[in-house]
Amino acid sequence: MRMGLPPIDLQVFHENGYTRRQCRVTGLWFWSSDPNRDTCGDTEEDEYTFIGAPIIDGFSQRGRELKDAMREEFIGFFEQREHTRVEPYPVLARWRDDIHLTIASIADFQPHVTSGVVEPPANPLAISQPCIRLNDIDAVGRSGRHLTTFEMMAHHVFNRPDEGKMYYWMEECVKYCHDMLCETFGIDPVEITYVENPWSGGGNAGPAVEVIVGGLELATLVFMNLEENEEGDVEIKGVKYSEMPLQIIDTGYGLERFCWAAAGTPTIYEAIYPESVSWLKEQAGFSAEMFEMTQSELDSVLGEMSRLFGIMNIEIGSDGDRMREVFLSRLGERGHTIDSKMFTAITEPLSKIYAIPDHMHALVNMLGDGLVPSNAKAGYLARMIARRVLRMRDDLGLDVSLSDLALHHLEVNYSTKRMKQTQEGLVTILKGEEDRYDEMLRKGMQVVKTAIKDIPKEAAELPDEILFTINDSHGIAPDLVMNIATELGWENLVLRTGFNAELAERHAAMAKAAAKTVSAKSLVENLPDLPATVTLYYEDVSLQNFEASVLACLPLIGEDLPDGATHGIVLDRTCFYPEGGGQEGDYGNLTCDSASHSILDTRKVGELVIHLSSGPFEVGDMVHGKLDWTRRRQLMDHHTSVHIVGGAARRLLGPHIYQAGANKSVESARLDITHHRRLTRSDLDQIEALANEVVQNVSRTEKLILDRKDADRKYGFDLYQGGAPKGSSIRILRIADHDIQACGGTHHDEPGRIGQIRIVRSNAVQDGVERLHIVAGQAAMEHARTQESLLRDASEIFQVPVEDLPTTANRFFGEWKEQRKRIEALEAEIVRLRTSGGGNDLAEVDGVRVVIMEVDGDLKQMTKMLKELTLDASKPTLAILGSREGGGKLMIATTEGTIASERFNAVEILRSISSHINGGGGGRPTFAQGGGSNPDGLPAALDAAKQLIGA
RNA sequence: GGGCGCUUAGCUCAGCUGGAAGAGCGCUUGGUUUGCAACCAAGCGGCCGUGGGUUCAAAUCCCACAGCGUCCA
Repeated sequence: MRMGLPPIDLQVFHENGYTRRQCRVTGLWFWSSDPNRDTCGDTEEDEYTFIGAPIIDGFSQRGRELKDAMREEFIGFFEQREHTRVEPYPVLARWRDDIHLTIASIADFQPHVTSGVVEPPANPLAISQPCIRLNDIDAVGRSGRHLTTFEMMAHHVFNRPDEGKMYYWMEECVKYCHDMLCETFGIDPVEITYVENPWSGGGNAGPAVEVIVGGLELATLVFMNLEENEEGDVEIKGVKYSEMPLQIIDTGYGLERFCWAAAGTPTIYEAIYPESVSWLKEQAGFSAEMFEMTQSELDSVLGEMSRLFGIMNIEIGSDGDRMREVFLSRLGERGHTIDSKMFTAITEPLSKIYAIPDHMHALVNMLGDGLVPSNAKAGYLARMIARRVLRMRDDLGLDVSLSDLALHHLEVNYSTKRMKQTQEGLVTILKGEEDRYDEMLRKGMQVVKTAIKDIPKEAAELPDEILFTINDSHGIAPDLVMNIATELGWENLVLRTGFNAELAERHAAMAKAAAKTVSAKSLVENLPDLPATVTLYYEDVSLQNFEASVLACLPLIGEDLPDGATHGIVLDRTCFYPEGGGQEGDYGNLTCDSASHSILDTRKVGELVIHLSSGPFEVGDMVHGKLDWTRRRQLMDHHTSVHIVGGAARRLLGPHIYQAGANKSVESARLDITHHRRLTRSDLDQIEALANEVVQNVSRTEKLILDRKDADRKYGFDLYQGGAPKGSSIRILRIADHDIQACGGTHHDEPGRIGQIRIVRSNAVQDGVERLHIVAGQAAMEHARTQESLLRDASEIFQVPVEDLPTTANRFFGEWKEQRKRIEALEAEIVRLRTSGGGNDLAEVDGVRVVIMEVDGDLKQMTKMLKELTLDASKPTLAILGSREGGGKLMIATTEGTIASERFNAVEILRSISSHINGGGGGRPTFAQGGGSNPDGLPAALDAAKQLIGA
């Protein structure tokens, strides 16, 4: 057993005069050629040395041009050394289902290349991969170096020593890095430290070297050669690892950091987004005069701040107040006396000016790849970024729209070459986002107003619950609530210190509680090791009968089974399609000499197809299988239709249309597509029309099996609409140029066999995702029949022809409303007549008019009668009404504010008499009502009332 | 995938410790005014999202569904 990893000791270090030592601050071991260096370079004591003094020579460009030049220099270096250039992948990691965004260059090759299943596109390779990471989004703009989106330049190697494929390892890797830094970029070797810092994550681990120059980490070189293994002989951080057959070099060089080191600007943002920063400063009126300084004074302060930023490790949740104090005192030591207020006045707007271009870059990256903003999943991340930008824009008081910002960004900072979305589409989507943001603010104002209306105006704090609820339910952040409340007149309100941190903690706790995963239940126990089932359904999709031998028969377990299914049958070959890719499993039956059983569903476990049978077979039985062809054919109709409809939607609505899910059953099919607004019936009609054109005009579908890396290269990642497939070869369905997708389902060879496609309706499954309900073939016919029968039934009820149904229904509804109104008016008239009469029901007790009578009507009518009787203050009245409706009702009221209400309590009277009708009730002292279940007791109840009050 | 919230007049929303459906804007009519804006008075306009349940009684409480919003994975 080895504890940890051995020291890294390379020829390249010795040749260049480097020696190994331990960092005084972090305790990490590092290599340096500077005899005086006793820190590793990335500590609280190491300032940035390149601010105002670039350590990379020869790059006078800024912004996009600087990035382009830097990227070319990097990739060119490796191209000259036998590396193949690989074009970057999208920032939306659609080939993976575990992450939404591409967070590193190695993510491009996970999981299939890194697990060894799929060959890399080239080996060794060099790439500059745009990445998005939102973990440190709060630090962006504040720290001077954090970005949400950046390019990770990298050279990757996938070695297979056991197969004799060893390209290069640590020695060569570090040498490449060192040569590039010193020769190509002209960095003084004394400035470079190589820090040994083992890496682990995601079940893998290995030695790693951090490359630090001028206080800035420029690159990390990871040598991934270990995988988690309980039997392993290497232990890192309490986890055991063993060496793995595939040994990967995973490097990461921060393109933007290289640019910054070459520019020497106060922050990274000025190096890569210079025009945007100055444009935004101008728009926001940010200038030295604001702070009563000269420009050079301000520049000097900002430069000093930047150098300090390098050692101020600004992370989420750090104590802002303490940080600020330390910061100000250090500034003071360097001759810049600034008070806390001035510091805030400078850094607050500046941090927003810096963050906006970064956020816009991330947003354009995401939307450019065809992402549609949403309230869930990856789309939510785009919305969150858009809203942060809008908020910062409002705080800065900028008079520009979100799409203005985007257009500026595209023009100045972006290379639109790689954009899949059109500029027009981008603008439309961003306008929609801004409208939605405005609406949220408008609603939020109302919500805040309602929530705090009972809080005293002089209150200093709001209850936590109010702030939590408003944030979580309405999207208004606590500090924005404070702004709104202050505007509304609650001027003493302040946000409790640390509240935002508590909010984040609360969310983290909630996420943790929700993180319990549901493990998939197995279908059978102890599945023996059998050869993969030979699948007959691809070769001939219309094959309905086959002969096979039984390899296994196992009792079925678990809950998710069809009624009557008892055994799982494994055959050597089958034409039964197992449930997968949204297509349901096949039904049918299996027969042998001694038995015949129904197959009630078909599923897949690993490489084995399991037939869910209504009874057992003997292992070794030769069986005849027969498919329920009507069902299969309908499933094929629906599955092929889904591809056709998806293609039609993409052609009509735009490149952002992506399949977010699909289901194909016998009755109908569902297709979820990403789109930024609700679809109208007219949209659906157009898609339906185009889909049916395809059905008629495309004579044959094309089915290909391609190697994964060829498929990726030839068709791109739009192939994986149905989710990321496993394995190295990929089955592809191509319907002319209309739709090309990776798909493991069964499809018609001739689209014409479908007959017709109808899009029945659509609904929103989440914001930004629309669900289309599709019927095709026979199901379309049946759907039409059902609809017609509904219409016939309805027209029979109204006794009108089907064509007249809408007008007739409209007329009936109108008349119903009119008549209801008339009834109400007539009831009111009856009330007037009943109550203005009097006679036997009238009595007088102590100067109070007493009315006791039995009436017809429900509580509503009785209420009106009581109103008539007791409203007139000049005639103090006690009214007791009873009705036999609904088990008996009683209502009692007195004229408010008169001797009637002083003398009598309606509730008490009600309580004492309601027993006669077996009931209860309640209300106010001047207005009580109740009911019971014995209408025949009503006269007795009224008599009891007369007795009680002495009438 | 999980949490929370909303759905009431044409529009924006109150009402939701169960007990007579409300406000503002808009609309109609009348008044005031040279006219407009404004103002005054009266009036019209509600399956209180749908379907169940609890209760003597539900806009109000409970459950399901639908539509919408929002926070977090």
